[in-house]
Formats: sequence, C-alpha cells, structure tokens
Amino acid sequence: MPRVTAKEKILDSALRLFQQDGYLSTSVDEIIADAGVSKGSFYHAFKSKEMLGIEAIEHYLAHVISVLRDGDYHQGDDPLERVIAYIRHSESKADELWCDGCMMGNFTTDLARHHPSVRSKLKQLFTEMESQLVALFEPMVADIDCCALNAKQLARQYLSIIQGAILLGQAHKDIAVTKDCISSFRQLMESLRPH
Amino acid sequence: MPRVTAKEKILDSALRLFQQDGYLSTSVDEIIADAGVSKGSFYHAFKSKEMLGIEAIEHYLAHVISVLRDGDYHQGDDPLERVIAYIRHSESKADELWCDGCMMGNFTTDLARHHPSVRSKLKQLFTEMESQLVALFEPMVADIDCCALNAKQLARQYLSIIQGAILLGQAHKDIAVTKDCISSFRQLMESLRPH
DNA sequence: TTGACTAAACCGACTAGTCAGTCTAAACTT
DNA sequence: AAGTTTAGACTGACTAGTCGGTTTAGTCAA
Repeated sequence: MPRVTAKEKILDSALRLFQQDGYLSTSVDEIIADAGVSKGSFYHAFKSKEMLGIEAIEHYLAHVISVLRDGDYHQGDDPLERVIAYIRHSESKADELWCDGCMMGNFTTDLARHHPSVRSKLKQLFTEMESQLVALFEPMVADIDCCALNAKQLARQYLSIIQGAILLGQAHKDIAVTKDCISSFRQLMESLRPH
Repeated sequence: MPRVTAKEKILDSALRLFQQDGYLSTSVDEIIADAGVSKGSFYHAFKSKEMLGIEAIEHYLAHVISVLRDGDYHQGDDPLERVIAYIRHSESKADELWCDGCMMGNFTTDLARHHPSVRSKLKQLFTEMESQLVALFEPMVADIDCCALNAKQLARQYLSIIQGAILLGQAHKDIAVTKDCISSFRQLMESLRPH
C-alpha cells in the first residue's frame, strides 16, 4: 500500500478544484489529471462523481469548522462579548475561507435540485452548523433581556448572512463586500451592549 | 413578422428553465424544444447562450422588482413602518418568487467565475437593487437616531439576508426556512420601534 | 427582394462511466 | 525458505452520449 493512496490524492484535488470552479464545472478528467491518477483508480475509490461530491463537502465543512473554532474568543466571561469576538474572528478568516466562495453554498446551487442525496447531506451539514451557532448565541440571549430574536433565529440569521455575504462577494468579485456584510451584523450585535 | 417572435419565445422558455434547473443544467436544445423554435432561430436571435443568459437575468430582475414594488407599503407616513411593511410584503411574495431559488444568486454561482461579462452584469444589477433599498432605508435611518447601521449597510445586509435565506431554503427544500430568515430580519427592524 | 424563420445534418470537444487486464504485497502452503 | 494464491489498488483505452455552435438548403410573408 502506497503512503498516499489514490483516494486521498483524488479528495485533495477535488476539494481544491470544486472550491475553485464549482462541482458542475469540474470534470472527473480534470480531477484525475490534477491528482495524477487514472480513471480506473477514480471509480475504484468512488462509486460516482456524486459520491465524491458528498465526501468532499463533508471534508470541506470539517475544515471550515476547525478554522472558525481556532480563535481566542472562548475565554471571555460575557456571552455577548464572546459572540462579538467570534464574528470578528470569522471576518478575519474570510479571505482564507471564502475568497473563492463557499463550497456549501455552491454545492447547494449546483446540486440541490437534481441530486437529492447531496441535498440531503447539505441540509444535514447546515443543520449541524446551525446547532453550533445556537450554542454560541444561547448564553447571550439568556443574558440580554431586550434581544428581539431567540438563539435559533439568531443562528439561522447569521448563517444566511454569511451565505448571502459570500454570494455578494462573488458577484462583486470583492471579498471586502463579504466582510462588510459580516461586519454590519457584528455592529448590530455590538449595539446590544448595555450602556 | 409573427405576433410572437422566436426571440420572445426563447426568452420566455429560458427564464422558466433557467429558474427551474439553473444555467449550466439547461441546454440550448432543451430551450429551443420548449420554445418550439429551431436551432437556427436561436443563433439568429442570440449571439450565444451566454448572451441569452445576460438578457434573461435582466428580464428576471425587472420582474422581481416589479413584483416587490406592487405592494401597498408606500402610503405609510412612518419610514420605519414603511420598511416593515416592505419586508412583510417580500415575505408574502417569497413562494411566488423564490420557491425555486433566485436566478441572480444561481447565476452568480454558476457563471461569475468563468463568464466575466455575466459577472459584471450581475454586479451591476445587484448594485441597482441595493440603490433601491438604500432609498427605502434612508428615511428610516434619518428618523431613528439609535440605529446601529447606516442606510447603505442596512440595504446590503438585507440583500445578503435575502440571498442567504433563499439558499438555505434550497438546501432544506423548504421555502418556510427562507421566510423565517426574512421574518427574523423584520423582527429586528420592529424592535427599533419607539416604546 | 429582404429578413425572420425552419429543419436537420454536422462538427470537434467534452462528458461520466466501464472494463479487461496488470501490478504488488501480504497470506498461505509445501 | 521457496513457491503459490489471492485481494485489491491501479491502469488507460474505450463507450455511448451530450455540449455549444455552425452550416446548408429552403420556406414564407411583407
């Protein structure tokens, strides 16, 4: 068994190419050329391009989550300040994570319609992401009495802002647009500070 | 000249098919079959599929704007109440407009990368949409002193929420998710009411 | 006559997916 | 230790079909 299996090389290339060009615009031939493996290896490692897509999106989200988790916003005592620090951390990682768009959003547009199993996986992963955000917002909502939304609403709102912000950034070809949108939401949270 | 030109029939079919299946998953052959015109007519009326895409997205946005404008939220005296009524109106039109996603967002994901001219058009149309929203939020911001964001930030924030909300709705295959996101933003605005 | 249009053949490039067969390394037998 | 078997990683030519776009020959109404 080689040190790096064909499957690992394929996944590695696929993550990069899917992120760069999207699922529909990336052919299996491109992937195997980039990975330096044969067509046969591909279909030995994956049942279909669709199954590779599902594995890729799982890896992608795991990576995003790990990057977003590696901030120093955990220590703060104040739940609101922790939320603000988390958003600020997301802003600072935007270039690295989303300058070529978000694979979750792109896959939703590319595949949700005609590939039910991928759509189902995307729903699951978005729900997972949402749960993590609920855990972030929950203490804040409990701490602040005048907040208009509950934790679940805030989590979903933030998720949709992130996705919308990335999309607008793509349309403008300017990651600053993405960061501005996220920053505005942070300002909204900051306005909840007691004064 | 026939009463309905081939070009009109093509645009009509393209709008429906692009909205349903996306740009990349809709072939020229499908479009001409649906429109009941020949391939020759297609390339007589449009220089390329890409040019059809650009015309289609212009028509789409014009349609969305006209639907969103046809509300009765214009009369109100209070700028904030006008904003709230506008958002409520958008919510009520969500099924009709966005149950199959938003063509602006889908085109951004499908084409922004590899079709610079389409991307440029999308940027222009998003900017146009943003300007209209600025005009909506401007009086509200002037009226309320404690708002954390200026009109441009609010407009962009709302735009990104709409796009993100539609995307999440697609992933969940549930337009209610889309409406919930928009509704949450409305609640945020409602919390700005003086009390 | 002109311009919108039809019908269908055609093009080369590209698509996802298949298949018979090769190679290697470990397991088993003698 | 030497020879045999076997699993599965891997190969790359191949299939059948689709893609956007072109071309040709001809229709039809104003």
